Amino acid sequence: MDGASASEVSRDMEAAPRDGRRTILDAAARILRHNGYKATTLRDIAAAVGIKAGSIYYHFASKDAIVAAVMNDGVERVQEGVSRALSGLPATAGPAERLEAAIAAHLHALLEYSDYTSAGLKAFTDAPEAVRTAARPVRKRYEAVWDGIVADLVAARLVPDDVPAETLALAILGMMNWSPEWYRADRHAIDRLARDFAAIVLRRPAG
Amino acid sequence: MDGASASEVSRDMEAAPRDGRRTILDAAARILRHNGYKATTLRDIAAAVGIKAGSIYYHFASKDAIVAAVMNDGVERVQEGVSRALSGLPATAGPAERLEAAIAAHLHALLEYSDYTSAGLKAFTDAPEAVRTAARPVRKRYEAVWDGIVADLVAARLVPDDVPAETLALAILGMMNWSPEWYRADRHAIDRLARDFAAIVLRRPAG
DNA sequence: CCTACCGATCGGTAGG
DNA sequence: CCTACCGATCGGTAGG
Repeated sequence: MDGASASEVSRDMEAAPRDGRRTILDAAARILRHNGYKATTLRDIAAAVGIKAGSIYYHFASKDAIVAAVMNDGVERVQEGVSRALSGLPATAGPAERLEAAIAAHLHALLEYSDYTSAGLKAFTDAPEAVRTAARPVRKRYEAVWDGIVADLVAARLVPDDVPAETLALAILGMMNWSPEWYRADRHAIDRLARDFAAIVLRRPAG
Repeated sequence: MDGASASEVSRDMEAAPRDGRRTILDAAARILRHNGYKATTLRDIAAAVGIKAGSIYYHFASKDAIVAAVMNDGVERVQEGVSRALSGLPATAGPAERLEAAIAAHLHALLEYSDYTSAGLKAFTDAPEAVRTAARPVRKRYEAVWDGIVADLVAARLVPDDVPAETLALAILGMMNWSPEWYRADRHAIDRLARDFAAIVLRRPAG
């Protein structure tokens, strides 16, 4: 009732008064991306942030809570990137252009922008079932974006009509999500890869 | 000089005089496939085989030696499966049929036959650099098989000619190697998937 | 192939 | 957010 305490004030005046949670998640994403679920320790994360391991629990309830948060943020970042790319397209853009733009956005998020995105991919398989379960709804929502893109392609007859739409979507996601295994920034241009992946899938309309 | 010892004889007469190394590798492959590198412990492997953890070192020098052996066996099994499928094709088979047969063989090895193959994929990313380095030559040799398949497709103009052969090969490997993430034996038919993946990549000749 | 064990490390907690 | 610590577990080794 007598105003802010000294510690609250000094916290406000720190050079980088960033959210402690976000700082921890940033470090966790970076380490998870490179080491995977099991090899990422709370001590690694704490050291990267400049605090002690036990202090992590001041911000998060468990390691798995951190991993789940990173994974969900990761998927949401790709999804935002893809949505932004799609809505930035001119109204005249057809399904083929939308496909290429979506692939480019996904690859940029996965290979460049976001530790969160690649951490999510890498840690997902190792993570305990509880973490995977927590992450599944967000993933499903993102996959629905691709189902929509592919459905438009099918309707416009821009893809082989004897391949089920579901298989098509999974094939596209496979090409993209496998790319961290071989992508080298000094040897590949992401926009070129996006164009190539789109070209592999697309057919010119038979009209 | 005085003949086989009792223990040698009794070993010969055991019900399953299998190579101890192979038994351990089989168990390791199965556990690695499900748990990945870090979460697979020597104690798990030993328990699955019915021996004690320390006894593993009677057969292998280290955990990493086991993992490296599983990974290399895995790649070699896919490669053998693909080679067998290709050489089983009639001489009249063209590059398109060879592609579909190779995809089918790869998917069968990855999704059905071999714990080794999927263990190799799953453990490769987590494994320490030393293990990855040891596994790389075998992988390169297998990728060369795909480079050959794709080169034949390019020469026969059965694939989009504005996509580099290297990208095409990586896209195909991506579709296939991502499939363990979504494949469900009760919902997908492997040969159908192989046909669909081939159809995505193939163009009818413009002749 | 076993017993017995080491040193290191981990996620997490108590009590400030 | 820290110190100090726990119980569990891990890869690996000594010496049979």
